[in-house]
Amino acid sequence: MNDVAAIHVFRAVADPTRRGILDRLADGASPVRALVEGFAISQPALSKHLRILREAGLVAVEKVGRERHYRLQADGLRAVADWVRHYERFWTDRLDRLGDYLDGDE
Amino acid sequence: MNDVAAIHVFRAVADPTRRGILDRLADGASPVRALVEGFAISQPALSKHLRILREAGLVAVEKVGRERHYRLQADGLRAVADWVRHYERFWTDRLDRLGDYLDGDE
DNA sequence: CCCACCTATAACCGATCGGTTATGTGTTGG
DNA sequence: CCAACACATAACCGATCGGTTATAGGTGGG
Repeated sequence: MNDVAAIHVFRAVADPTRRGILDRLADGASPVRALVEGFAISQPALSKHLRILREAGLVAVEKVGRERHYRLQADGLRAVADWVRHYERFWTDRLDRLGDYLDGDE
Repeated sequence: MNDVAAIHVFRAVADPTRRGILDRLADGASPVRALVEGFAISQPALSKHLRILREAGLVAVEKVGRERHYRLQADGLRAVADWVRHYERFWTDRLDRLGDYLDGDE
């Protein structure tokens, strides 16, 4: 749907804090208040990261009372998965050639 | 071996020009002179991108006469592939649920 | 030998990044 | 009703990014 988001996905996951946020959300949705505990940054800084992740289509928000519950939208990472898959042959090929001499793979 | 490089890999692939360079090198090694043709940037700009890709361990250089031949070192992308694989279950699970309880492990 | 070629680096520039503090906006409990 | 809470946004700051032009350094051909 939002194809423009895919353009921003690579930039979104380039930051280690944002990857940490995604990792945290992989365990389940969370309000901002709980999220900010896990990172040594201020709440506004976290909110800016969340905005970037939102605009990249990697997270979704749901208003619950006065909280905003963020949850992972991992299918936005398909753009990354599809991209990197093109290069997978470069190390699986090498593994195959190695397999000519050694019978086991990794 | 170079584990520090993995830290920089995500940032290296965040730039569309650098992903273009990797894509170009997937077709085979190339001197800088030939590479610069494919991009609407100056030669020094390209050299700076190549330095970043080098430091991320994604390309390797070989001196051939007065040229420097760059080739892809795609196994550096394993860090990205491994990272994104953790999230793959989020969309494969959803696909599985359409069928039955086919349980995929890691 | 030396000049032209190939590439890297230096120096600089505007834009963007990731952080801060201050403030605005909406919501809920007492 | 209103004060405190939860979060987003604004305004600002130094650092880094991605680009440029200028130049240095190494190599090979005439």
